[in-house]
Amino acid sequence: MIRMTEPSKITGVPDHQPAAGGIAARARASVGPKYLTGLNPEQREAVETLDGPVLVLAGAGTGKTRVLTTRIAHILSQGRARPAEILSVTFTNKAAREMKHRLGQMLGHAVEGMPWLGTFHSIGGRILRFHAELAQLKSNFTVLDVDDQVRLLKQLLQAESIDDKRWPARMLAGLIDGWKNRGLMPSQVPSGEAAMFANGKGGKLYASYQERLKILNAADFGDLLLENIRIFREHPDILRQYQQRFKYILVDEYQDTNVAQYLWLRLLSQAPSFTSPRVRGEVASRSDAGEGDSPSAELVEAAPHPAPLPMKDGERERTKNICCVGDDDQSIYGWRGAEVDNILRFEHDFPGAKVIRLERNYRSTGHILAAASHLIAHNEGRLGKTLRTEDVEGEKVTVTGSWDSEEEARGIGEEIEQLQRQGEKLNEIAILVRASYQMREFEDRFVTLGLPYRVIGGPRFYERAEIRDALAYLRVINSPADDLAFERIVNVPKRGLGDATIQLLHDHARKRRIPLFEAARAVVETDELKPKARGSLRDVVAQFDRWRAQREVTAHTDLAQIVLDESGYTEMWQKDRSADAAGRLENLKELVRSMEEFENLQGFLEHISLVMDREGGAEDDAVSLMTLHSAKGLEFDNVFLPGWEEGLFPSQRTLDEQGRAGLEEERRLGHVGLTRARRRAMIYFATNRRIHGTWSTTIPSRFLDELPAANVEITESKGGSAWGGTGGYGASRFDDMEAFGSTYSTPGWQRAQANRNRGGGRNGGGRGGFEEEAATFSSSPSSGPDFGSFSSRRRGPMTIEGELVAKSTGTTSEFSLSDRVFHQKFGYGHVTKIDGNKLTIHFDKAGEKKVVDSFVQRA
DNA sequence: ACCTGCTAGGTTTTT
DNA sequence: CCTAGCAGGT
Repeated sequence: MIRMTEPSKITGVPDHQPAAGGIAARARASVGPKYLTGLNPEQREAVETLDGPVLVLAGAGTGKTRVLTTRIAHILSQGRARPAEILSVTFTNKAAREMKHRLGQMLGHAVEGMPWLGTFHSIGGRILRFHAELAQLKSNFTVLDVDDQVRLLKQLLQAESIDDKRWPARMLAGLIDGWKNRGLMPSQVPSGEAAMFANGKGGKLYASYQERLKILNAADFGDLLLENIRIFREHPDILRQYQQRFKYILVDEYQDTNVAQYLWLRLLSQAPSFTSPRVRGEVASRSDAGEGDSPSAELVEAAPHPAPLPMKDGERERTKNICCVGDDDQSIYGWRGAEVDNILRFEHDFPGAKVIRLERNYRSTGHILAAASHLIAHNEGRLGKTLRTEDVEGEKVTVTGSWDSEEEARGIGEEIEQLQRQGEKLNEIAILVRASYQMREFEDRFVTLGLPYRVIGGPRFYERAEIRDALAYLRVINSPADDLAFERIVNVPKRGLGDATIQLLHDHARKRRIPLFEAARAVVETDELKPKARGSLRDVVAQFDRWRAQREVTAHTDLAQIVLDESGYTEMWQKDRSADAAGRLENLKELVRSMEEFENLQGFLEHISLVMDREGGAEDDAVSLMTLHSAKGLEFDNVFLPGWEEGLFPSQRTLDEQGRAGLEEERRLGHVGLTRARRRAMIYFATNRRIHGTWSTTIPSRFLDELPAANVEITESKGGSAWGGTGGYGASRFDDMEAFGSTYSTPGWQRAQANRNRGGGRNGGGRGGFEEEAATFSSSPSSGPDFGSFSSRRRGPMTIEGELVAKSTGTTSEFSLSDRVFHQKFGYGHVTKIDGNKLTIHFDKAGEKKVVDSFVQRA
């Protein structure tokens, strides 16, 4: 269990001054403690500026993690704070682990004493457990994941007899999550929004959901922070306690923080003498100054105002030492509540802040960096950084057009094999896609090629059904009031306890206001159930009672094994003949094994939902396949970026929903993608892509137009000179592109360029060429022209997608069955099937192919 | 309790 | 087009 009082047993707290520490020594020259050596001047400044608020704008590959960890080392070795007095927050467990690891290398065992290094949620959860009673919880509360959340909401919707077809529980879960991300308690939700769901019942449902959570002794992810905020506000003494404790605050990925996280940080980072009233003042001024629709505005309006704490005379204002590290150009989570604004307004929010830019990139070659920088320069609303490298220019970024997505996958597959032949490690190759459905084509291709690959992302370990079932058993043992867990496993494995039984239990539980488990205990004493169900349920209750008794005398790992075996859960999967049963059993073993790291069941359960993440078998050499989002923070020698087409990337939906802000976020996504590459970045676009089953002709992404010509090379899908092609599809593919009429071939580019300069009437002309560097910098420092054409597009009746669809599928094909046709690549053939503009043609030589009608002519 | 057929919807994801 | 989730039947 975690103690409230901070342990002073921390080993290796360096209260000695390092050899060359001290201001004088630092001022003298670049001599210093050895952990400072090797830092560049900006990094060093970021490490050594300990007093006051600091914002470190750390571009991609500029040594952000190093700065954070070195800064902690510096604070410790300067004797400024003890490990337990440093609050260091990250977003992901992975990042937290990485920091712990690097700190461990730097400091040795001292890291064990960094109890406040973790994710926002794990730290928030930790604080909440200390003060659980103030949130009407017990300290062993359960953290619900999305699945539990949705099931709970479903029950609420049913109780309110709301049609969960029209108003899905998932949607409500999303709304509530959004409100919590913005720091809004049920009473603070703007009435307009609260009314949005289920004809005005949204707000009420949120409130009753919160009530239910308390009864279940449960909190969802959002509560871990929101309840902290509430406790801090309502109990200034508690807040002060934490403010005093945390001498230094470090925040990673600040650009990803949402409003709740911002408020949380803001509260904690105030000097102890200024407690919540001051914070609210700051927040209020922030929204006053800003736009009325600033998310924090309502919050201030609706926030309950406890009596301000009078400031004691003589208490001097202490500078708060908060250091936020982030990169506005890598903010890609706006859609889930991240407020880029937080980082953009840092200097305003933390007056007197020192802003340090890390612009020396140690990752990518010159061409890659130039391409990425030039692309991101099209964004307005950025703090502005210019990444530079001392690395070689390297290879240019390549842009390759393919006929369709299948060919794109084939081309990339061949390219990868080529790289492999050159001795590249597959582990150093990644394919970064915009949407996960793009992955499938690559998987198919790699399976046929026998190319090892791994998919990063996807369902987490603890989200797997078998893991959640196993956890549910343990949860019921740990917390008999955990109805959600009980309901989940009461009939898993099958025990003949169907809907009727569950309904009866629910009725009982509600009537007597007791948990389901207790209701079950009571019900088996009556004859309300059929003998079979009754006996079955009695066994379940008896089993849990036995397990709970055993808990006192059995190691938690053994107990888990016993539970899984005695419940018949293991057996259930052993008897299952489906293909993944073996894997599930393996996962269960892994779960039990992972419990060893924790002291007891309680400790395990506290952490499981927060810190358990899947670890891939990174040991094998394999190509990595993932979304651009999950690639953030990773790097590879070779990066493939397929699918750079309008509609897909930038995503049409984002554009429709978020407009200009959405476009900018998409562009940042592109920037993130490019900057993942150390030595080779290879962009692809396909001319045809199947969207929802129908083939559409696509146009290259506008982001391609925004790449600097000098750093980009247009290649063919295969056999470009750089890699000494082996022939094959390359040449003919290029022919297809020519047939299309305007492609990335140089003539096409020139044509499009000419069009565009003339005022570019038709949308098709948007398929331009690369910008010339000079032109961009002089004429449009912040992408004026691009937005001009973009907005005029949006003003018009047609979206990009819409127009294209209309153009290509709107009219029925002018071809009829068995027409004789000619195709540039495949030669002569006849039409065997017509599907809108998509023809299936049996070619004399090439066999059956699917082709878009505009690519063939009557023969 | 399981299976089958239908319909709706179809970015990104951590905790 | 494809698939996940649900209602309804057996």
